[in-house]
Formats: sequence, structure tokens, C-alpha cells
Amino acid sequence: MASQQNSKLPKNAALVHAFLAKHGSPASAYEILDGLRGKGISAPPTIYRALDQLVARGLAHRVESLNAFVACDHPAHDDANGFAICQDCGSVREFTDPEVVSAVNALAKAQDFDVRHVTIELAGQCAACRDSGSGVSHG
Amino acid sequence: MASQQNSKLPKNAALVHAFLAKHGSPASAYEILDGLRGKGISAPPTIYRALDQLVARGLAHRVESLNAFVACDHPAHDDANGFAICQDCGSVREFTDPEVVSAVNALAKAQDFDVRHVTIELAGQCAACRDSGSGVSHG
DNA sequence: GTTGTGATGTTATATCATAACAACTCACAC
DNA sequence: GTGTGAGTTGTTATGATATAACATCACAAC
Repeated sequence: MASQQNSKLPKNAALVHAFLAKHGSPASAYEILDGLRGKGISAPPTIYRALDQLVARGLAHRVESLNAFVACDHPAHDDANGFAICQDCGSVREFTDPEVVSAVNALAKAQDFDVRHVTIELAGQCAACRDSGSGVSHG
Repeated sequence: MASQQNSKLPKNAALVHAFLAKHGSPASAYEILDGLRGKGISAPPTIYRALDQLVARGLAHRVESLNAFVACDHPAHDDANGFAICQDCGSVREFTDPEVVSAVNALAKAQDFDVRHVTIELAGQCAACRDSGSGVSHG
């Protein structure tokens, strides 16, 4: 659900979303904070509140294995998306895969588990880094 | 790879593993530390080092979405296991599912991504909690 | 007994996240 | 236009998670 709510995005949430979208790769709450000082944001709770709003709307995702956040680049998806995280260049690619989703749902059903949220994160090496030997730039 | 290395487990790693096995549910590094004070362990780095050793051997796993650790209860598995985490009672059930693994591998191949580690974490409600209305005890 | 390696101990600090409370904004009712 | 209430924001302080840096110890190899 990439747009749970159609209500206007609050100012700080919009600032954080713009920062993340421009950033491209995952940013920690404190990186976002550093990037938005001077725009009226000066403390961590402001960032975390904005991130909560964005995540609730599906406009951003938390990357658990990085303790970081990314802007969502899928127009619409459910709560079963995933990330491929390159350990060499730090790039993160979001994906939604029906096969993975159905496998996870079948498993949950078999285990009699009521799934509310699915976290799928692949750590490894992206094609660009493999092709370039051992890594390109971080960012 | 539940037993990458057959060398003897270092003392602190054995202590931490025993603690986790007894604990059953995920424990944070600081919970482990509190549980092992008085056994010669007095500071976080000792715990984190022991956890690193256990994770490297496949004897414990990090649960990313909880920032916590569990003892591994699978005799042998690869790096594509997963967890079903009940948000009501805090129980965590580890699983390895060939369907999920193959779906993830197919996806990675399609994306030309070289997977080194897979994190799959399902958050939701376990059967016991659903059957009991809205939750049993935390533990 | 020296040497090398892995494990351990210790202090300090970096990084990530939230509690608690005050104040502001703005739509809406009256 | 005044009051009210929900949502948003600002601010201080603190809690929770994780690691850097360096000293020391244990033990097997030589």
C-alpha cells in the first residue's frame, strides 16, 4: 500500500522524503538529520517522527539490516517487498517478487502464522561490483 | 552451515550459547551481558565477540528486526533460514523453507545479484496468540 | 623460552532510538 | 472571532545498541 492515506504530507515528512529520494541509497536517521539541519530540523525525534509517517504511508522503508531508511520507488506494493543490498558499493535495490511472496505466504499458512509484515533483505554483491572486479564507489 | 568449524568453542562463546539456548527467545546483547555478569563477563565487547563467533559457526543468528540474537535450533542449514516473530508473545520460530529459498535464489539470479546472506523475518501473530484471543504471556 | 595467533579484559565512545513535556497550527464549531 | 481539539512540531534528556582502540593472557609450534 504505497498510499494508505491521501492526506497531505506534513512539512517535515516531505523534507525527509525529498532528502531520501535525492539520496538514493539508504540513509540513517542521523544522516538525514545532518542533511536537514538549517531547514528547521535540529533533533532526532523530528526525524524519527517524519520517518514513521513516511513508513506508514509506504513512501519509505526501513532497512533492518542497515538500521537505515530508503525512499520507496514502487508506485504500489504490499508489505512483502524486499531489498538487495550490495555490501561493496552500498547500493540498495528494492524489489517485489510474486514468487517470493507466495512462498512466504504458503509457509506462514503451513506454520499457522498470521503474517502482518515481511522483511526480506539480501546481502551480497551487485552486478556492477562483480563486473568491476571487487567494488565501485560507495554511496 | 551449522558447523563451519569443528574447533572447540571458546569459553565465552560457550557461555553465551548456553545462555541463549536456555533463554529460548531472542535476547539482546545487553540482556545476555546481564545474565552472564558474575561469570567473568563484564563488558559489551565480550558479548559481541562471542556472538560473532557463534554466528560465524551457525550456532546463533541475529534477528535484525529485533536487534537481538537466538541460538540456532536447526542441526544443519544454509544461510537462507528465516524467523516468524510473534508481536504479541515475543516468541520466535526459526524455519528453513526450500520454496522460499528457491524463489529468493531465482529472484537474485534474475536481478544478477550475487547473494551471500538472506534475511527473512515475518512479523505477526502466532497460532497460540490468535487462539487465545489477543495474546499470551511475553517471554 | 621465544614467538605467533586467537581469545579475552577494559575503557571510552560512537551510533541508533525514544520518553516526556511544551508549544504551535489550523480546520471546524459555535 | 473565539474556543476547542487533533495533529504536528520543538526541545531536553536519556535509554539502548554497537564498536574502536589498546593491553593482556593462554597456549601450541618451533
